[in-house]
Amino acid sequence: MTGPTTSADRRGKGTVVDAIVQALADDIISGNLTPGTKLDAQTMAERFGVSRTPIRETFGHLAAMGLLTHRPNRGVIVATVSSDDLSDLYEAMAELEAALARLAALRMNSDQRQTLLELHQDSVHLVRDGTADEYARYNQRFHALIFEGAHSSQLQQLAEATRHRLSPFRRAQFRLSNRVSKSWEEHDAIVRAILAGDADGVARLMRLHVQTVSAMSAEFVAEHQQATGAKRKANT
Amino acid sequence: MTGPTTSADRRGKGTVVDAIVQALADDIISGNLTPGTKLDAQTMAERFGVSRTPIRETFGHLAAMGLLTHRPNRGVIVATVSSDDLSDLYEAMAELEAALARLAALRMNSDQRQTLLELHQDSVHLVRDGTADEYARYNQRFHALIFEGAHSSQLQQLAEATRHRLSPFRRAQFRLSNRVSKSWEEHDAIVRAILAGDADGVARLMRLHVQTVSAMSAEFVAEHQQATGAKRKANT
DNA sequence: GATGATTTGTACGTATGTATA
DNA sequence: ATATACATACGTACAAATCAT
Repeated sequence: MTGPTTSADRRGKGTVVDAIVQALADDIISGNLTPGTKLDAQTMAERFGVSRTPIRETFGHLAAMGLLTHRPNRGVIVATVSSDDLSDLYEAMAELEAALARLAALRMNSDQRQTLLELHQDSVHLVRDGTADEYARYNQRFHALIFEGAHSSQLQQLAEATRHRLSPFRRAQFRLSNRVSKSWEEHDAIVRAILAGDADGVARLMRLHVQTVSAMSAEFVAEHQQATGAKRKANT
Repeated sequence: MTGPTTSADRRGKGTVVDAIVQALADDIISGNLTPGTKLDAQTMAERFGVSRTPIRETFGHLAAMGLLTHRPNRGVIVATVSSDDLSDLYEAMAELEAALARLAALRMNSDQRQTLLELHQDSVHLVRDGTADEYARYNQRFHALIFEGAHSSQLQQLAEATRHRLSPFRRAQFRLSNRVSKSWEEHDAIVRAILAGDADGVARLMRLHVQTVSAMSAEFVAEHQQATGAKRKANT
């Protein structure tokens, strides 16, 4: 009996592939899977109790997200992000966010300005009393509001994709010394510029803000280099 | 025997999926497949002499590239680019090119500046004597040189991907009235600003340049709507 | 290097869900 | 509202490429 009935309980929910994409993305982003590790479909299939077909599809999605690198006929490996790649990605992020902030200064409606201001002001207590996670959540919303305020969905999509790729590296920066209070001050200047409609000013401020994050990330990665293992030149 | 002989000639190259992705992307970009056309895996499988599995994967890649739209349980269709989407894409293009031009003004080395200047000056005769195709080729190289001069590979990749998506719409704009001479003048100002190292100035000029192209494209598309659009009823 | 083992890539079948007649 | 047709999602089978010996 080739019973394709598949023992997998069909949990009336979303697809198996999506669930595995999430799980593997988490593993990679959390650093649980170090860059360069080879993933083979067979093992993953067993680990998740499915066949190789959905695993292959999963690999495709993750490769499209830049988390895996696909080598024809040779399987996939966890993508290696060199420190050059990293600063390059941050530079793209800085320019994208600067462009979005500029547009936001020109286009945000009054509701959006109000919401941004409230979010930012309400967060002031996090600087002293909040956890790194709480601040990270506020930070996420802050940038998301600006993205939306730009009313430029293509640019927004590019920025979100880039932000997503960087998330593993941005993760822990708020644990650094007094990064939180500096970050909040930078946000403060950005909010003021947006409310004042100062398009060029806010672009400059946002670019600097992201560059600062980039430097913090690089510092953090350098400190934790032995853990990530990407210290060697690797390929390219 | 169900003849798994796989008639497909294995052209010692990469994977079948990659080849089909290329082929279909070309068909879509060249306008050979009109937006809204439904593609079903079965037919494509027959057309390319493969089974549905690689076709499925191909659809996934093309959807990720924005060339196909995936409607849950209703198959995929060639992505329809509404005129809103179009101006959105152009806006993203404008911001990306502006950012790259800004960086190019700051970072181009003297060889690159020299090459850009020569290309641009040598092209002056195309304004009066060249064909639209010749000018388009020069135009392509002009922008490519600026991309390279920015030394920012991630941003460059994003810009190239966006440029690629827009290519079907940018295609014929140089046939419009005196678009060529206006375009050349805009390029001229851009070259001067880059050579002068005027980062903010060139960003502004480039943004305006792409916005102009956007307006031309919209005009052209509006004029030719009957040709690209409803000529074939297709299946909807 | 050749050869067998491992693993990727592709073919194809079928159960289940979703839309449409 | 029911039936039919179709798309999706996943399984298994086998061919071809890579790798380890």
